[in-house]
Amino acid sequence: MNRPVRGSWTEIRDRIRARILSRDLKPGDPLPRDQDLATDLGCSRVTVQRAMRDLADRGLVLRKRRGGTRVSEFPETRATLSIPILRLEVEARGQRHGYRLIEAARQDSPAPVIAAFGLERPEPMLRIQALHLADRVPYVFEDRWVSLRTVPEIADLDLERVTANEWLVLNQPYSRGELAFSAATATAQEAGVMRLGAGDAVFVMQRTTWAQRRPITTVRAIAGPDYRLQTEI
Amino acid sequence: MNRPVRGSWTEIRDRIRARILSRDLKPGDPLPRDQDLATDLGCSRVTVQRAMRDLADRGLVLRKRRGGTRVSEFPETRATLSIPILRLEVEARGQRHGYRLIEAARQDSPAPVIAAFGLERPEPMLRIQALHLADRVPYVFEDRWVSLRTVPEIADLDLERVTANEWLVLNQPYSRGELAFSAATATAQEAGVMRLGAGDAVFVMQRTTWAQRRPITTVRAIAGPDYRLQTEI
DNA sequence: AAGTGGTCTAGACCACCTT
DNA sequence: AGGTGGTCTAGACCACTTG
Repeated sequence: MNRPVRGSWTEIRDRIRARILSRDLKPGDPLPRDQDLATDLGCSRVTVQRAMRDLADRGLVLRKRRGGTRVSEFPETRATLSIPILRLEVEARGQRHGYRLIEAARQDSPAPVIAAFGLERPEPMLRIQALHLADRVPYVFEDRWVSLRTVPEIADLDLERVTANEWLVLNQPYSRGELAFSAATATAQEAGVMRLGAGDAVFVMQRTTWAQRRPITTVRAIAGPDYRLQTEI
Repeated sequence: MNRPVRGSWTEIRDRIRARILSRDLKPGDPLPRDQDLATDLGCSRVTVQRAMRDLADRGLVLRKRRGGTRVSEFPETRATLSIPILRLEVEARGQRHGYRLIEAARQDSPAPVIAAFGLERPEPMLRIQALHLADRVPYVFEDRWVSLRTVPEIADLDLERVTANEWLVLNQPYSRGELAFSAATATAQEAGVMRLGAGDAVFVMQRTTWAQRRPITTVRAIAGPDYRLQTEI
């Protein structure tokens, strides 16, 4: 058990959080100035500041320069999702990761891809369809488009041996990305590849990344109805 | 444009990040000690520490007490999801939020609820089924169980006027919660309430919260195939 | 205009982990 | 055992925002 040391910023944070959770301090209530808290709690102001920043990061309090600190009116839930590389995710569960390239072909970006990237006209891209397996069972099917302008090296890659995702993560850092989750009905191809029934629901993870303004890749990854994206809050 | 001030921790962070993203520093590479970086960059060690903590929080570098700082081998994507109260989410889009209570009834927790909470035996609970609307269109259907042992006050609430979620958020803080997203096929009831076709895919958000060890609420919220949970990365 | 949070510095000590 | 990151203190100045 890590007992917080007296005067440590985690101890200060936990004390203040306890007062909020116990409703000793109610939503909207102002908190004392950092300096006063520091004096009362017998620590330096920087330590209070450190504790407060943590609480503010979690959305529990609202801080404004002149307005002071207040308990959030509507504490919104913030969850941090860690999205590991699929291979590592599968291996972490003690299963064997498999990867099967289904298709890789040059093709100009169609309308949905143009829209996802916010492009003005079609660009030459590499379309990669691949299946990830966990212990030989279909796990995630990905339909990916990679810009050949931004990442020409992808064309020379042996995509049977290296997954596009891992190569991109290590070799083409992105400056900005969008991530969206939704549900959909499996298309005929998706159902076939994933060995699902026609019309089964699939979990959709759509991810698009850019290097500055230039498109890198957009991928629609499909997991079956058993898939759960989980986190603690 | 907020130009980082010379010597500020954000400037230090951005410089180091740039070296990582440009692959001047490659995955696995060690970084200089904080003290050396501070001397080189002309700032104090605390400032380097502040920048490094930010990079470590984002998973870009790995820090170990004796082992120093290294660029992450597999920079995993971390996304922060903000899950606001549904009413605020709808209103933020300029739509009118509606709420319709479908059913509220006392009932001992059935097996799936016992499992979700990790209970040993059934507990008396209040089951609440309700529909959220955005501009009169079904938006999210929630099927909620609230523990009457932990939150007896919920029984006296006028659930036609106050949504269970908002009341709980403000009046029953949780100490721990689990959040999971998945896809499923709409049940007959869900399809009926949400005005979906039978067999349509729905986006499932399952959330369970505890106060210390005591169960508060578990809710299965259903959104239609148009719903997208989005975030920037 | 003034008060509050945000940050920086320098020095010190602590805690943890690797060698 | 020793070196690295983690944190604390005190004082100072800055930047934002509200009255």
